[in-house]
Amino acid sequence: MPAASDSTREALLNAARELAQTRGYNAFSFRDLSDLIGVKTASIHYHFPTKADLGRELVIRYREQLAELTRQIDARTSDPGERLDRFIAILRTGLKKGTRMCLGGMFGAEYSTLPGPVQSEVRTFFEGCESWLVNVLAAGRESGRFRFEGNPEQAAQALFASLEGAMMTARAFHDESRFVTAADLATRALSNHE
Amino acid sequence: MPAASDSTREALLNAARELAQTRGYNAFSFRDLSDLIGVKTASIHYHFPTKADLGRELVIRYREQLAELTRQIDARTSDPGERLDRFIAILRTGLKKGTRMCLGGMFGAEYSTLPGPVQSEVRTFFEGCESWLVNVLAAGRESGRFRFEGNPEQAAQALFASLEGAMMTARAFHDESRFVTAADLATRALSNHE
DNA sequence: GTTGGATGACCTACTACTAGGTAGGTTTCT
DNA sequence: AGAAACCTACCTAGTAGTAGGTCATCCAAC
Repeated sequence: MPAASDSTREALLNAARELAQTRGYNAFSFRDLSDLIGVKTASIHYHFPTKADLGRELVIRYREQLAELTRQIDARTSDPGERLDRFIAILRTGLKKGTRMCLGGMFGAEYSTLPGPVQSEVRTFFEGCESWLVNVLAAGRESGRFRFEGNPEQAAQALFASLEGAMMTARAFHDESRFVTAADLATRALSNHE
Repeated sequence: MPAASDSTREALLNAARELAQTRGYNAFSFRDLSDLIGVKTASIHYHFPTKADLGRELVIRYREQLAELTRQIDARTSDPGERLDRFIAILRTGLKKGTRMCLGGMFGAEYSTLPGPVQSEVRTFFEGCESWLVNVLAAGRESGRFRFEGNPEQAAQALFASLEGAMMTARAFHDESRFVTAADLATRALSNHE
């Protein structure tokens, strides 16, 4: 019921997510959250016993939000090309005009310094994205929309890595168009031209 | 004369580079270096007044080493396809079997928290890699070896982002083959099939 | 009167960085 | 040649500040 508490928890998660996407896990502190939300650092430990707990929930939420969005894509269209386009549009939105990175890409870079439970959620995030892309790519190849060599698993891994890399460079150069054109070229590279 | 000092400085740079490629700039400390090299943290400041100075030199060195290697590629072969293959092989070697990331990718993710002077070196690193790739791709399209839409600059940016992303995921999954197959697919996507 | 939520005060460990000193070698001056 | 001056490379011992985390306490709502 505690609408106040629930909203505090929610506010903490939202602020932490932004900090994590801009600065990374290692470069934001409970004090940062305290300043941002206006709650003492000791109180943060009430909602999240440890920073690892917070980090873990951050990734889980991020993953589930993206899963929900892909479900909406699946419901809206069955065309593989359009599905991929919409997926890319979602990632682009997350960049916030080149001011943020994907949480997965950020935590992927910080991977070796993350607490174990956070690491495994990060891997699950990647695997989830890739498995959705596997279906899209496999269906697209079947329908003649896509063309690529190797199995769909490898193509999905390569595609997702490309998109993550493009989000990273877009943020570093503060230039969203770097992501847009890279995603565009990746999509065309998969397309069947004949 | 300063054979001892020069080797200490060298040892610090090598250790710092490994730490930076595995843990990142924000996640290694002068104490880590102290423990690794066996010199007190205060003495590290003798060689590098601030951590930013160390970080800056790290990126400059990394960039110059890669520039030297691309020069060797250019001297050895003029075939665009082979040049790209060799470039990819250099990046693969740097992964150390999936235990390290590219320094550029790591610092790219940490970008917003890096000291200004380090940031600008990181950008220069990216621009250097991309401009070398621009030449390779442009020559390859000219010769009929490569085929891609848009200008070579965009293609080079997208390709390099793909490779960086693939290095990131390869490290997270401790699986070098993720990079190898992704690089392979990226190369094939650029190839002219007819 | 118990419980959910927040607090102040505190702790330990660590961060980059600095002040001042020193052993040993080289350079310079006489 | 010998003394004075200087330099390199490192040290001990410290600075102020920050990290995540603990604990007893408080207060309002049911």
